[in-house]
Amino acid sequence: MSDEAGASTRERRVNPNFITEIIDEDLKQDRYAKITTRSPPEPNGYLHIGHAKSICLNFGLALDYSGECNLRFDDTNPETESIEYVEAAKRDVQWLGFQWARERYASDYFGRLYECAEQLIQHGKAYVDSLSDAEMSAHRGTITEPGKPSPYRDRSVEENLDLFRRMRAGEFPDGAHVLRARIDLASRNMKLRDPVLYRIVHAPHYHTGDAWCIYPLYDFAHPLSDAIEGISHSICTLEFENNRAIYDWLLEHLRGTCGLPPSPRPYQYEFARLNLDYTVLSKRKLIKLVEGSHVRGWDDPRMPTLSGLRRRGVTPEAIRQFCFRIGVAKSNSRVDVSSFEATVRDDLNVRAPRVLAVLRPLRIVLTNQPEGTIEHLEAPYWPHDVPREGSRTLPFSRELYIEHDDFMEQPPKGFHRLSPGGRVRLRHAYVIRCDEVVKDATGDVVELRCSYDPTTLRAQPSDGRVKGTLHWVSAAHAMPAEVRLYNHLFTAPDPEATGGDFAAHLRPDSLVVARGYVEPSVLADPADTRYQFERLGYFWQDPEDSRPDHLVFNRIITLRDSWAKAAEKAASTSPNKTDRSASDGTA
RNA sequence: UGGGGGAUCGUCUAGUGGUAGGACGACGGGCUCUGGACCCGUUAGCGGGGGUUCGAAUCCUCCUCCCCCAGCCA
Repeated sequence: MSDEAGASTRERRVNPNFITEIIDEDLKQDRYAKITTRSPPEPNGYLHIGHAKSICLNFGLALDYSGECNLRFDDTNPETESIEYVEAAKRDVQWLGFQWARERYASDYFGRLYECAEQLIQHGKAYVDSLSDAEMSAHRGTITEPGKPSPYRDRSVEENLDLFRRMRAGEFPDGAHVLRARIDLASRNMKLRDPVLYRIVHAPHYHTGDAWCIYPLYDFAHPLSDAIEGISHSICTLEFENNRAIYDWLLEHLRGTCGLPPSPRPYQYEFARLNLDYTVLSKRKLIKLVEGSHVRGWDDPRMPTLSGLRRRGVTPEAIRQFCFRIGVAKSNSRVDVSSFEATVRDDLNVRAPRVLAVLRPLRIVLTNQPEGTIEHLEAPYWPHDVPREGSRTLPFSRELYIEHDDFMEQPPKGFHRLSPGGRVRLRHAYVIRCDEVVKDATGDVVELRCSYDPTTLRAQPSDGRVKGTLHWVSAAHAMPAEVRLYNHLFTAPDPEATGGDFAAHLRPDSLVVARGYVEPSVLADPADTRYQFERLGYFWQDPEDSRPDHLVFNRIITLRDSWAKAAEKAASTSPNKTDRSASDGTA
């Protein structure tokens, strides 16, 4: 296998895409000695699965090309940012499995950035404007009309310098003046109509304290920080495409000055951010979910945040694999949630031992099992197709619980489970027959009286095969557990599309709490073990709330359920067949 | 209306003048002490019209549709 200067063709972290093509070419042309990227974004919210796409890209590229990725926070807005978000982001990046070369903050460079600003003023490339917010907006023009120059646009270098220094010294209130680049008020690119570089904000910064009362804007800080750090490929999302013109303008005017290397200079590239079905991925909306108490916090397992997914039980490997699968391109896209779920299942299938748990218990009594007898049945943790070893024993006794849904008095065609007079296999145990249905005063089924066939352990009954296999637990031995069943947070695939309040699409039953039972063997396992509860899905103990004397399990993801799907389809198609033909006729 | 981007199976994504491929989904079948997993098969796409070429998703041209831009947010 030839391997040239580019990434190894084996075990890439990042699927080849338009950015890797650029890197391949840059390396081939010797434009950079090594590639250097940076991540993540502004510390004004928790990182989510969309950020994971960017993190996997930036860190993955560094790994694939033997380069480096810096952890850099563009912390230029002290009013919305906080150390809490910084710490959460660091935790999340590490959890995802990445190591940064350097930890950096735009605020590390405030001194240098200020120097750059003065440099621009000296060269007549920036000026202090004293228009109000509204006036400046009015002067900016529209997409079809050019902007008008501010009356302050032609202040002398001396006056600009004086004003700017006094801005820094704290002589003016918020909003009194700003520093703007002098570029082109008639530019077809609105971003180039003399963008604001610095504003006055009398607010302490979590990192620099009270040292500054003027703060650079992202457009100013971002390219210069990249240059200072020697970033080669500065990757961001599509909405910054127009901002690239400022990025280039600043670097072309400042490279080689104020300690910025003359070359090589960084370049910005933009890719499409991730959109995922049945959730929202914007910090503003995620904050609304938290502040509106629609969820229990940033780490609520229904949240698409990395802390939420972590608490839910999704592994970092699954998230990385998902980011690898979806790829990187420039067209706006929306990924099927089924794609994410399939990745999570693939990951868990080979790492989760199988155990038995019952979510909605229905008591069954084995009438031919003497009271007080307990059998210990050997049960492997892994199915035949997962090549791993290990087993535990299951206590088997006269009184058991099975899943309420696994019994029907009048079963539909194709129902392989239990019904009156019917037989079924108990997983890792015996075949039983339902002899009698016990109901309460309201007619609800409360107990089944069954008999078991002692000849059927690891064997089919002599008089024919039994099709269904049910999960079960021993009533006297099972551990009670609170089981939290999560569903999509929203009922609409794109909650933001319909306009109006996205919260109107919140799914009322996105969390359902069940009181069930888990086989006792789980108490001997590490608390962070991820299980498959057979026939139900993948689960693990909630890392915050679960205790040995009060087990709390989170459902990470259901199993695929082709029976439920078929049943749902049968229910929705057959009854309105007549309605449908009738309406066809009248239409 | 100006500028900047983008359009390939239902969804995401390869393809860079030479048989449109993969993943997810859907559908059908096999296997199974999980209606899981796995295996096999099927379905299904180049936004539209012209042109260049032996040959076009790819090059040219006209058009259509979608996204972004008028924060002292990022």
